[in-house]
Amino acid sequence: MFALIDCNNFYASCERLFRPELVSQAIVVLSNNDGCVIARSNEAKAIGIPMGAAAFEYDAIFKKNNVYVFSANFALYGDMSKRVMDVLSDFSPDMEIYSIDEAFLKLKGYDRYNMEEFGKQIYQKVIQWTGIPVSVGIASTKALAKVANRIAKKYPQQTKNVFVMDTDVKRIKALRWLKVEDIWGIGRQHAKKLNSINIKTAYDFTQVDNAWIKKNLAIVGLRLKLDLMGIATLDLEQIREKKIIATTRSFDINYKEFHELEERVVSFAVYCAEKLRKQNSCCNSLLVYIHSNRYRQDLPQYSRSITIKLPYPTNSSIEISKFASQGLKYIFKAGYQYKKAGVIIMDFIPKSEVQLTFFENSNPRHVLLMKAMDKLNTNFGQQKIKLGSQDIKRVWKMKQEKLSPRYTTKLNDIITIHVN
DNA sequence: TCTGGGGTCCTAGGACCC
DNA sequence: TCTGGGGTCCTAGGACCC
Repeated sequence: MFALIDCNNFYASCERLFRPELVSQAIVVLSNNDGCVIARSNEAKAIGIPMGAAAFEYDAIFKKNNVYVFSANFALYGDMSKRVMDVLSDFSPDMEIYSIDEAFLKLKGYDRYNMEEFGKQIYQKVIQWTGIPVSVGIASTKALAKVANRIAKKYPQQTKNVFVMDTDVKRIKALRWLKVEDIWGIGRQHAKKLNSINIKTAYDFTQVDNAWIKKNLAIVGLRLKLDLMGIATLDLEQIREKKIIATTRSFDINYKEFHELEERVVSFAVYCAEKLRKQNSCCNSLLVYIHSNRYRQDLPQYSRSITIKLPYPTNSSIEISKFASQGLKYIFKAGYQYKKAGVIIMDFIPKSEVQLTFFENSNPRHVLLMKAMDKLNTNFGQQKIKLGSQDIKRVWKMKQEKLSPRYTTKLNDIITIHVN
């Protein structure tokens, strides 16, 4: 059996933790730059605020309904996530952290356990130790555990936040209930295709001909079908090193000048390089892209990317940002207003396996320099030491008008309790 | 005025090899 | 008139996830 534990409205629940007066209030959390809604409490969902809603378009609705609005506080969410995962790891030696708010547990050798009870223990311990409410779905495959979890979340009263799908009768009933577009792994395009051949429910999907699925949804779709039939084809994924590392941002204003964009791109490259050094790798290529504001159809649009093969593998901020800047020079076109840019690094090899090339190699002195930079930035705050081509005077800031304190990760932000 | 960010996997098709 | 066959590797683009 597999269990899927998913935190309920995770970011909204985190914001509530140290603000108990917000329990049962409508809460939304906004994306970077306070752009759009990325999390909603149940009360906010009930008002009809959709996922991804543009914040400025919903301002009036927020006000009218007394919705509490928060800027994304990833320091808080990341730390709370770690705590939840710590608790979950007690329940099985085989765990996959699937996302910031979800984990699969593999329950091998748990035959004698009462799964219903086991699920309730998980719920109980997580809420008691972290304050975060979760839903637990237990079934014979990962895809079915996802379905079970959805039922637990949808019917918290009846299920008491735990749903165990342990018979075929329950499986079929659940699949008949689940709309095809709500299946894990079926997105908008696939749902459209399936609807076009009159497939409406997850159960219908399990009846579709294998060849059709393979042709239209590829091998991934076929695995999914089998998993939903109770034939386990998806196993826990091991933690691996990342295959790409990206830093991309939308800007609060439109940039017109090359040097403005260059500063951003260099900084993005520096962030990427930092993350790369943390996983002890070097990269062999990078991609730079720029984009005008796609929502402003009244303005001329331009977007372009370039992939650069590096002459040698490196994880030096100086070198990576130099190549990123060269790439930008190549794709930049004057006369447009740029709203977004990004740097993505890829083709990693472990630092220890870097082969020297005949003609040009990463500057060996950078290794020590980067080590010193990383150490200083770790001890004295991120971005204390920057490259000269980065923004030195002005700390580039994104819009975060409703940021909550970093209750659990910053000493000054710890709550004060008054005891009478 | 204002619309997120960071990932994974798969496939088709082109370039190349002998 | 007429032009092979069997591969591998790489990349761009599309689909999905949270």
